[in-house]
Amino acid sequence: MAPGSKLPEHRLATIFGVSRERVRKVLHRLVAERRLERIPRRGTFVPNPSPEEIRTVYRAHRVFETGVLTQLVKELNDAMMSRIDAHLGEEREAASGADRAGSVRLSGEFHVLLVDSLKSPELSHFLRELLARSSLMVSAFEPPRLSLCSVDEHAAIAEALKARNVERAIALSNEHFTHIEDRLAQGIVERVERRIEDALEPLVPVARGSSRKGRNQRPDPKARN
Amino acid sequence: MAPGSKLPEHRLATIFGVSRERVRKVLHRLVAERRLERIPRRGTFVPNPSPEEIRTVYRAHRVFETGVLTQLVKELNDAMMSRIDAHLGEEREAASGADRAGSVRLSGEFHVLLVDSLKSPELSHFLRELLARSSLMVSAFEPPRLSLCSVDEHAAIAEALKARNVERAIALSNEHFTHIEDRLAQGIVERVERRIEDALEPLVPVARGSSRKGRNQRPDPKARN
DNA sequence: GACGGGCATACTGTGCACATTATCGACGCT
DNA sequence: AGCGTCGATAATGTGCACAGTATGCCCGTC
Repeated sequence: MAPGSKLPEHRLATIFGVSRERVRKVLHRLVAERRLERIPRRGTFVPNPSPEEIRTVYRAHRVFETGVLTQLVKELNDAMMSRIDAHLGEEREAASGADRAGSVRLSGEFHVLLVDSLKSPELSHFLRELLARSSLMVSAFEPPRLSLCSVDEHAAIAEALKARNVERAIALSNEHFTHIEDRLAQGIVERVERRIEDALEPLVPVARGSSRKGRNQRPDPKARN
Repeated sequence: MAPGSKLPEHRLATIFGVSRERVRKVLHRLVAERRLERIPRRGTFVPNPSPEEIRTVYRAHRVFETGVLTQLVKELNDAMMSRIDAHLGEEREAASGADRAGSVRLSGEFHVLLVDSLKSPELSHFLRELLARSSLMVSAFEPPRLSLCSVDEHAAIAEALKARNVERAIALSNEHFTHIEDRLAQGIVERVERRIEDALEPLVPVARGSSRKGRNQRPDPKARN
């Protein structure tokens, strides 16, 4: 689903074979979780993350995991450590098997595993919402090249944790999220470049495109769903 | 509103003079924010926080603010510091004026001020949800005595921040939330004692009370708003 | 007297229909 | 020919009514 595309309630209802009210409720929930955007009297749209939003989301990731790691080194035990090691094994396996979807999923679940071990449903819930947003950004803007290469970074964080080195764990975690953020930023500029290229392809001036009202419009009306 | 009391949609609709659907939507939003609890086919209830939930909520506060403070010392500037000082002034004024409601509000907004200065809507939103839950717990279980006495603790955290002493700021913050948590725990035992007292008042054995299914029932059917 | 089953009641869940409003194409004017 | 305005259309917002279900009371039975 392309960012910016509209999600008409009635169309979704007919597609999924459920009533419009049901669709409506789900849409409202997703909006409450910040996974969709809603403009009154206009409809719901899949968000088109701005570079600024990407910055704030990954900033949230960094700040949040800083707190998690600080607390985690205080109460890390062998059981948690072995769970983390097992997870890293799964991640490596998925990465070596070129299982991109599973790799992305496991990559997020690494951080879920960390926060879950703190046994606070509130913290876990927040990370899951944050992860849902950042995952959407990744799927929208991540360059198609396979190299996620975050398993090693996860392993490094785990090593620092095992060594009870808080500062290093935090530093590695912050770098880790910054890496992802930078890749997304790069993906955005590449996408913009492709867009400009496509726009110049038919040698039509950008007049029609620039005459639009400007903000948050759907870039391609026929790309919905 | 007493914890555990039921909130019938139709009754709220007639009370507020709006349609039931409107009430329904608000109730669903509050449930999504974890400010109300909802049992399918049963209704929505104001949550009756268990000691365990209080523990996890304040644990979340501690972990979260640990991350916030760690990041904050890196980018604290004079403007933020003066805002914090101004806020502490307001807190002191409200505390000295015996403005309990304003004092509680300002006490929460201190932490909001800290996280807001990080300029991440995601972090700010999470803290507000967390604060809504903990505030509910405070209003439900805080002993009636006036001494909130958290202004000094806030000031101490601010001092540690100003001195760029991360460890001390984190330690003070953790102690601060632990203090509140402990007061709530104490409030709960006092409430339980009062309940037992009330139950013993009419010299009726606790048979009926103990025969209930156990968890999360409304303690007083006629106390619903 | 206590326990279990049946019935009345109230509440929630859901689909439906109407009102409201934004969008977009066309027409007429300048 | 460009621009503003108007009308048709489609989608959203909302109230309403019916269906399904849990609850509490009451009665019968052991």
